[in-house]
Amino acid sequence: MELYDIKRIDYDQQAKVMKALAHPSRLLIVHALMDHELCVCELRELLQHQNNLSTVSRHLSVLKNAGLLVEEKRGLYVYYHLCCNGLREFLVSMDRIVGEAKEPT
Amino acid sequence: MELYDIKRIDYDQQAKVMKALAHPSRLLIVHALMDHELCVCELRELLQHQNNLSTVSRHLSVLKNAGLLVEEKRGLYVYYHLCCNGLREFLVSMDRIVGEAKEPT
DNA sequence: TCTCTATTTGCCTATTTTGCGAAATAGACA
DNA sequence: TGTCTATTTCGCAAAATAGGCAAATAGAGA
Repeated sequence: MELYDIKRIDYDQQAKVMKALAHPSRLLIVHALMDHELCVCELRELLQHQNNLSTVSRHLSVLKNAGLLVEEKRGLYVYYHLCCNGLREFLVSMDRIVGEAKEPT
Repeated sequence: MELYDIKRIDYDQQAKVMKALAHPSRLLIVHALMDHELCVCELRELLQHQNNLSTVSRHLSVLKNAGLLVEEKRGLYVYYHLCCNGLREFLVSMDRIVGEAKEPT
């Protein structure tokens, strides 16, 4: 197994992306977008208790600024979808390890 | 492609793990630990500019509390290593998507 | 043009996170 | 036992983040 070159990685950039994902509502949003694009008001409905519109909008802009989402305005609505293919695979991998991560002793 | 069941996931738990990873120093730490365990003072040396010992120790406890690291005291030193196998694969997947995530327009 | 709807932004407050120095702890070894 | 070393915790101040209301914006459609 080759050594992992920790020097080559831009940890500030990576932290920005992780930070964008480090919130329950934003995690729900990206998971919902794994299947198909959704507009802001549809996403709002999914966020049952945290569904203040300005808050939802702000979460979306955090994800967009991290480069994870792309927006597209059509008619009255703004639709969001995941930015890239690798992201879907990444989310699946995240779901797996969060299950494995054990509580500390 | 089957639908992704967004209801089954514990987003609070997942956010906790993502939050633990959402810091440049902590990302460097977990990447360094992909190869082999390291003790606190070795990790400190890797964190060139953010190498205050109490800060490093705090970062380690954040990662440990998220269930990502395991500590083991041997002799004078405390050694840390990654908690689970899936984590390594997850980190590789993360490295890939962070590269792909595009800057917003 | 005006109006109506969907979405974003500004502003404020409350909470959390960060980083550091100093003090505390834990345990190895004489 | 006492001392020395590695590491963690405490307490604080600065910075970042979150959530909500109200106001602003953008653009569709009459």
